[in-house]
Amino acid sequence: MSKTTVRNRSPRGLDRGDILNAAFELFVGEGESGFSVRKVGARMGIDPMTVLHHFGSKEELIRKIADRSLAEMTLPESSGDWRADLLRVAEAYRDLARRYPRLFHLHFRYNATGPADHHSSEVVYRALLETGLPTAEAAGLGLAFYAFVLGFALAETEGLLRPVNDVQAQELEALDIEAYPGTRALIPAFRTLDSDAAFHTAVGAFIDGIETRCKTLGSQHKLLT
Amino acid sequence: MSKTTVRNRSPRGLDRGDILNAAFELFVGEGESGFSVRKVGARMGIDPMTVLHHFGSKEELIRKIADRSLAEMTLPESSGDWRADLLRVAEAYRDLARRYPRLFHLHFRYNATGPADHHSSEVVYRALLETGLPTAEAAGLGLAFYAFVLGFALAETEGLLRPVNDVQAQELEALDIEAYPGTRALIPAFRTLDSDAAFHTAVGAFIDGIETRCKTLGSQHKLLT
DNA sequence: CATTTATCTCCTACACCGTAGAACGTCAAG
DNA sequence: CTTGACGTTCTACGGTGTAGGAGATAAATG
Repeated sequence: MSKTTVRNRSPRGLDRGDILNAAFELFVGEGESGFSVRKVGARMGIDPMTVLHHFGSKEELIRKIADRSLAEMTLPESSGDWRADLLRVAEAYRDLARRYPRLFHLHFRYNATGPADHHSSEVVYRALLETGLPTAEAAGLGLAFYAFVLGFALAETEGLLRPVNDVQAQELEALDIEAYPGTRALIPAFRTLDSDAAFHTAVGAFIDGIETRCKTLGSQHKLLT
Repeated sequence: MSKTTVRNRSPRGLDRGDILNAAFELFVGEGESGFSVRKVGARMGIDPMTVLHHFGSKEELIRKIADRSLAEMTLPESSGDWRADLLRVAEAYRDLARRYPRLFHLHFRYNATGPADHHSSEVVYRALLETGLPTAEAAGLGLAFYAFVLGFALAETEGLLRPVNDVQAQELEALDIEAYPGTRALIPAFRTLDSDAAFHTAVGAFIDGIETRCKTLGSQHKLLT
C-alpha cells in the first residue's frame, strides 16, 4: 500500500514548508518582478532545481504562495446579520491586500480559476441567500461582490485611492475646465481623499443596493401572488 | 529653433507607431508572459535594440500598449442622466476587457498611478456630482466605482464569472454540507451563471446604493436646516 | 542482513530574456 | 564639405526557467 512514499523529513532536513516560507518572503519583499526560483534557492542555500522538484514549476510555486497568504486571512463566521457579514468579508480582503500589497494581484489570477477559498465565499453566499433573493441572483451578486472587493483592494494597493499630491493636482488643474468640469471640481476632494471612508461608503452603497433589489423583487412577488 | 530634430521618416521607413502596433498585436495574442522585446523585433524584422531605442525600456513599451488599448475605447459623453452615464462607462470598460482579455490587467497597474484616461473618469465624476452628494463622497465613490468596474471586468476575463463545468461542480458537491450550505445551495445557479445578468444586477445595485445614500444625506440635511 | 526501489539533491546545459555600450550609416544643418 | 545628431545594428553580460541525468540517501523488500 505504499505506492507513494512521502518522507516527512528529507535527507538534508529540508521541508517543503520551509522552502515555501522563503519563497513567500521573497515574493512579499521583492514583488513578482524580483521573484525568481534561483533567488529562492540562494536564500535557502540549496540548488534551484531542488525548489522546482518540490513545486513542479515556478507557476505552481507562485500559486502556493497565493494560497499561503489566503490561509493567513482571518475570516469571520456567518453571524445571521447578512449586511455585517458582507462588510466583514470585504474588510478581511482589504486587510490582506494592505498586509501584502505586492502579492494581492495573485488572488485575481488564481482565485478566478475556481473558488479556492471556499470559506470566505461561503460567508458571502450564505449572506446573499439570507436576503431571500432567488438563487440565480444570489450567485451572480455574490461573485460580483467578490470582484468588487478584490477590485477595490487591488486598486488601493496600486495607489488609485491615495490622495493626489501637488504634482498630480497641477496636472488636473491643467485640464480644460470646459471639458472636465467634474474632475476640476473634485480636485480638493482628491487631495484630502480618505480611502477608509471611500471603502466604507462604497461597500455600504453596494449593500444598500442589494437591499433595494430585495425589496423590488419582494413587491413584485407580492403582486404576482 | 531646431534644437530637437525629430524625423518623421526614419532611414528604413520605420515608424514608432508601426512598432507599437506590432508590439500591441503580440501582447494581445500571446499575453504578457509570451511578450518579449526580441519577439517584437523579430516580427518587424529589426533588431530588438531598435525597439528599445524608441521606447526606452520594455516597461515603457508595455505602458504605451496599455495606453493604446484605452484609446480604442469609445466612451459616451455625459447625458444628464447620471445613472445611465455610470452604466455606460461600466459597459465601455467591460467591452474593452472582453476585446483584449490578455491586456486588461494592465489598466489596473497603470491607470492606478494617476487617472490617465481623464475622459471616462470625467463622465463618472460629473455623474456623481449630479447626484448632489458632497464632493468628498463624490470623489471617493467615483474612484470606488472605477475600482469596482475594473474589478468586475478583470474577474470576468480571468474566468471568475464563467459557468462552472462538471468537474468544478463535483468539487463543490464534495464540500461538507454542514460547513458550506450556502455554496452547496448555489451550485445549480453557478452552472447556469449568466455573466451579463450578473453584471447588470451588480452595477444596478451599486447605482441604487448611491441613490439611497443621496436620499439619506438629503433627509439629514433637511433635519439640520 | 543485502538488495532493490523511490525519493531527494545537485550539476550541467540550453534557449531565452532585457539591455548597456560601442560601432556604423545616414541624413539635415552650418 | 564638414559637423553633429540621430537611427540602426552588433556584441556581450548577467540573468531567467527548466529539461535531463547523475549521485546520494532513506525506506521497502527479499
